[in-house]
Amino acid sequence: MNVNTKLDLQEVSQIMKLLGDKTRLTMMKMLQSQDFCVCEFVELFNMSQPAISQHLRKLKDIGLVKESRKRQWVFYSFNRDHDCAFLVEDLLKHLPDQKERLAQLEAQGLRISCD
Amino acid sequence: MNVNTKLDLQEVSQIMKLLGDKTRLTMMKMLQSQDFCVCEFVELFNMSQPAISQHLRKLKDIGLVKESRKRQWVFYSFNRDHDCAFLVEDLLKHLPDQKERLAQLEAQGLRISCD
DNA sequence: TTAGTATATAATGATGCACTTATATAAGTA
DNA sequence: TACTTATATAAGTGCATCATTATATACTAA
Repeated sequence: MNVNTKLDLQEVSQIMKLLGDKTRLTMMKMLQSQDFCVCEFVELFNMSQPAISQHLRKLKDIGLVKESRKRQWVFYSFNRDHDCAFLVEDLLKHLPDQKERLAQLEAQGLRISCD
Repeated sequence: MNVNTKLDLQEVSQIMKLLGDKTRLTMMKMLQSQDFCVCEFVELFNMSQPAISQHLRKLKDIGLVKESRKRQWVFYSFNRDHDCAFLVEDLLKHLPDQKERLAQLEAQGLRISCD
């Protein structure tokens, strides 16, 4: 056994359920490397803005992401303080990075930067 | 980045969806340390036999478990040949072992051994 | 203030999922 | 053979989930 602190099975299964959706799993993979605002996700996923907001809401409700408003945008970030953050990060490491998606955003001039 | 071979995101999300159910997640945790037959699971989870069979069917369909008939029983085992086996195993390591469940089975004299 | 942009919430509909009960199949035993 | 035990499959039901459209809220800029 190489892990000492054990997580709650119920909580882990809830997180797995959230990551069982392709859109949310992709979002988390992207958020692992940088923050994104809602409108960027709306451009990247072929889906309505409310659908995106609802996915982010679920991730936020369970604590996997944090939100912060910057000017007119709401940015979401990976919450590394979550109990299960390391578990989720390990899992995401096995997934292909989503560089093409980011490149696509930039190509369309839709990347939002807020400095 | 500490992982070289990347898994298919679609496939991983399907597996996460399956593990998003508490019963199946517990089953996988238990199967990580030893094989179980259907009737043992039926005793341990407060659930009908068809419900248990259906959960095991889903795990089998996606390839996470294998089945083998031994005399009148069907035993299920963790399939370590699956693409995502190492990912799933890593994940399960974070969960509390289910020793009490096994102890409960043995206390009731319901543990099946097939040698 | 008014208009425009970004996001969230509400209501709704279609589909999926996890159980149930009833029944079928398969193996073991008398 | 008939009976029992173990498991799988089928059909049905209630509830959850994921999308949609419509609308509300929040912020920015003119």
